[in-house]
Amino acid sequence: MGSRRPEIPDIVVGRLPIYLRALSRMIQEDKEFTSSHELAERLGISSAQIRKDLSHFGEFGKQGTGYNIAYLHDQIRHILRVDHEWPTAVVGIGDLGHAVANYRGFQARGFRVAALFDADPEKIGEQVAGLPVLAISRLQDEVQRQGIRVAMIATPADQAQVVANLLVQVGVRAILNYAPITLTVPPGVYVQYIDPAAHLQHMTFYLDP
Amino acid sequence: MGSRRPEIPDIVVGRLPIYLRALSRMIQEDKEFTSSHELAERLGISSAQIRKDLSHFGEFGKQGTGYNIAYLHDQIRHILRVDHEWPTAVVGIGDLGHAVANYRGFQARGFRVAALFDADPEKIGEQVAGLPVLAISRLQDEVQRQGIRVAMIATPADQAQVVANLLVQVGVRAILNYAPITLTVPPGVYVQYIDPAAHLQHMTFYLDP
DNA sequence: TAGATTGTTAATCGATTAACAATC
DNA sequence: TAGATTGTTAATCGATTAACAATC
Repeated sequence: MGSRRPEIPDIVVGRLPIYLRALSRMIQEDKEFTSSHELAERLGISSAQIRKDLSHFGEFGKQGTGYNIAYLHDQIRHILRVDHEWPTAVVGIGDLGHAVANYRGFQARGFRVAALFDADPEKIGEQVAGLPVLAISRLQDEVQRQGIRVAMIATPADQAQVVANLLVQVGVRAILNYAPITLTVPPGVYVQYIDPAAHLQHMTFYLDP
Repeated sequence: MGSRRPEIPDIVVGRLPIYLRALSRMIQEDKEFTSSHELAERLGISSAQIRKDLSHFGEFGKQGTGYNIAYLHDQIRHILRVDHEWPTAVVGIGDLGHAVANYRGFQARGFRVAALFDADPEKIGEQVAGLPVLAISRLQDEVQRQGIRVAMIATPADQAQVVANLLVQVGVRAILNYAPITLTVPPGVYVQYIDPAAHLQHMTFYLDP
């Protein structure tokens, strides 16, 4: 992945949101300090890996006492660019798109659902999560008006690629794809996948039939 | 991960569902044969990796012609144990649980939502996706009655661990966790995570602020 | 046969871990 | 000070890739 900051392994970047999640939880628990060992135990990984990962970005701890949770939390939020809110578009407002638009988990973690689009004329104008569903023809206007650079695709699989092309064309650079298909995008555009059935299949491999 | 079939790297197992997904798509497209090169191009990985991954499980191709799509599809379905249907439980029937229960993507890939549970007395008896929401007190009965070994957790984060404990106790061995918290489970129990906000944060790292 | 593609080996590359000096 | 924990180095481990003989 990635051409910016090429010196940081992508796999390390992928763990930062997990660290952030654990730190948020510790803040909720009113804890003030933690250590790589405590984090490691909670996350089921090694303390050495946590220290090594963080060392790519700076020195955030103190020998003997560990990490100030609020401080490390702030630093990682900044590193991940989620110390300000990203307006995001959702394309495809079927059952899944509804759920994505209404999902409570985005707000506290740096994202706001800011525009909804669907190809079905029947759905245009419907209110979902407090927003009107717009026609795809409004995509360019609205994405540019709001400066949207992050989008989620919740269309059927056979429309996901054309939607992705459209999004890229109007300036979107990060796509979270809920459709069960691998997307092709130009360099400088990032794609991540949500595929619950794939995760389930990964686990059934280990179960007795 | 995993104690059964320890000789297969878990990262390889994790790619099989992706291969399966691509093969399903090719079947829909009425293609009959494919090659490691074609698959690689579609999936954005190397053809050597695909051949190496498959070689852990057997020989599925023919020199010169590649892979019979339907055959390879069947073989991987068998390897992943999704050549029969797994009844699954969903715990936590809020907005997210509703969406999970109604998700269309499970059926064709080896899973059937077979039981719904919630702790809120208000929700008990409500029909969701054609199933009644049951009280947590019914969990043991119902999971055992149906032989459920796969479950999805869609509760708030602070209840996910106790729900996981309960599920493990009644025989569940694979848990797909939608709550943004890392779960601790005994050996022989498998957990995968769905965290859309984490994926978005992974990508915003690469975007200009 | 000639061309294509597999399965596999060996080399390369990269990630994880263990260990420890530094230091709070 | 004594104990604890960091950040970092070097060693280990494992995954990916390149190359090719085998063969359809």
